[in-house]
Amino acid sequence: MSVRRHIHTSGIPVLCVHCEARHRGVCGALDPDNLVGLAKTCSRRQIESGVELIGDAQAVDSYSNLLSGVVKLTKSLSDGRQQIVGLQFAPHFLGRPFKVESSINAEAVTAVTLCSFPRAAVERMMKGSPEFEHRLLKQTLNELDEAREWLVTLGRKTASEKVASFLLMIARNIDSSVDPVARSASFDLPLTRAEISDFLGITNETVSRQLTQLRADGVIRIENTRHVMVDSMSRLRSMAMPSLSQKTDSLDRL
Amino acid sequence: MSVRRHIHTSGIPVLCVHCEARHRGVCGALDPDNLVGLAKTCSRRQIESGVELIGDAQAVDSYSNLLSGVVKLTKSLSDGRQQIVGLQFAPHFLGRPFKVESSINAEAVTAVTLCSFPRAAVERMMKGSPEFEHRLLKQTLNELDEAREWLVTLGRKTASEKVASFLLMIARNIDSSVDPVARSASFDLPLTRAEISDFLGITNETVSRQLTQLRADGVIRIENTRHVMVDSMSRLRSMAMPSLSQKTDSLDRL
DNA sequence: CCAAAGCCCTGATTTCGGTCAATCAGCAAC
DNA sequence: GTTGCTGATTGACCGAAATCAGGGCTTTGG
Repeated sequence: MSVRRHIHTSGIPVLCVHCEARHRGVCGALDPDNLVGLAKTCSRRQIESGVELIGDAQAVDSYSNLLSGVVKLTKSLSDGRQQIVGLQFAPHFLGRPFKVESSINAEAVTAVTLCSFPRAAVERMMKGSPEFEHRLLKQTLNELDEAREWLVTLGRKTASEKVASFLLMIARNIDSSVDPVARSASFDLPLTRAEISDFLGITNETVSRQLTQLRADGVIRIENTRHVMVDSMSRLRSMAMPSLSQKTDSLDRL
Repeated sequence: MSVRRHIHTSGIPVLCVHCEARHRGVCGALDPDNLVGLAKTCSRRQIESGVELIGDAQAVDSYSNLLSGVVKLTKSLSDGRQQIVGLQFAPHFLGRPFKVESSINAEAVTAVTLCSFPRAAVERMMKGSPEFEHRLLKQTLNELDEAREWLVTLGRKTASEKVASFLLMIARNIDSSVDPVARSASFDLPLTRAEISDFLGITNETVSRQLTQLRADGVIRIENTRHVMVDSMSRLRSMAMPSLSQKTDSLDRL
């Protein structure tokens, strides 16, 4: 149908022409033919904050590109304790290849736009296009690096260092001024205090206290509990206690 | 030379014939031709406990298959705090593709056998053999799953749960009786108390206390500080507080 | 309007695990 | 033998963060 016929830009489906996933995501690996094939099976969806993406019927059997918004991945213990094991920002490829059942839950923490594909279509694409799998490998290696960075944070940092590290990570990912060595930054927190605490392995009370402390120290200002303005990125960085190695790391992430 | 000529087993280099990496590791992805090509460039090395693998000159520019022994990956903060972010058992492919500088250190924690390749040879192999990259993707996804499992442990478990979880993980990986639902197990700890504490984000004193507690409870016995006999795997499992999801997970790991 | 529910902040108290310190066993060097 | 070193264990004490509790603000819905 229309997806296939509207070919003006050297054979790229209209849906994909301005899509971030084609520029910075996995779809960049695909040539126009593959893109057309995949685009035929895709469906764009708007999802509101708080909706489960994996584990409910709709998405368990599909892969998606995250086109906008933020998704959290969580794991839970049987007694209710919860840990956020990943935060994903656009454009990110969602879904766990080669595994039927995942012990991980995914939930939209902001309004989210997805471009979803049937499981089978993506797996065919992976078989057919080495470059596609190559991108996936790169993304997975980056996720692994990030997870290991958080292992250090969870295992060896104090509460205040954890909160500072968290703010830096958010700033890196959703501040409008993308400069990694900026002097100041400003962004909306995608997570509630309780979610931040589940990310950092502390309680929401402790998160609250540490944010208050940072405000008292003049490092940040907060408006409407969600909007954070970092007045001194350098002080925030020093509070996050970055290792020397971490410093080099943050520069070539992304 | 000899590697190329000694072809008796349908073209497989002698070095590789009985190699675990060909059976359960990434080399299984290679056909005889590729295997011969790679084997020409490889060098087997014995490395003793305590030796740095990455960061010193010898290995920074190479990839390796871990054929025997255990390797720890660590990250450090500038003030000396350290966190183990990965433990790798044979047969595992070591090395971080697509990145010149890694902020991670690797060190042999037991005697180790490596089969090392020049960086360029492996990267050529990755380009040429999609199946090779596929295996690498699978391994990386498994590592990511494990890292996320440890995020839960570090962020949300108590000291005793951490130690119990650690023992279970070690048992899974190096117990002779590979049965995942065994009633008992027995193995040598590859890590010192201090290293275990760096793995779990606690102090070595706490590790020691938790181990004595487990001994007092009759869950384990310890000989020579390194050899652990788990008398009741079920009690150990319940002390690790596995989530329901974790249980399904441990079964299809590997 | 008021009520109820979330989310956030703050204070008081408790506790788990960290810190500091002593002791001991094993082992290598002299 | 002694000395010294490293790793493990145990105890006494302390402190950072958890727990418990109260109260404020906003939103939703009667």
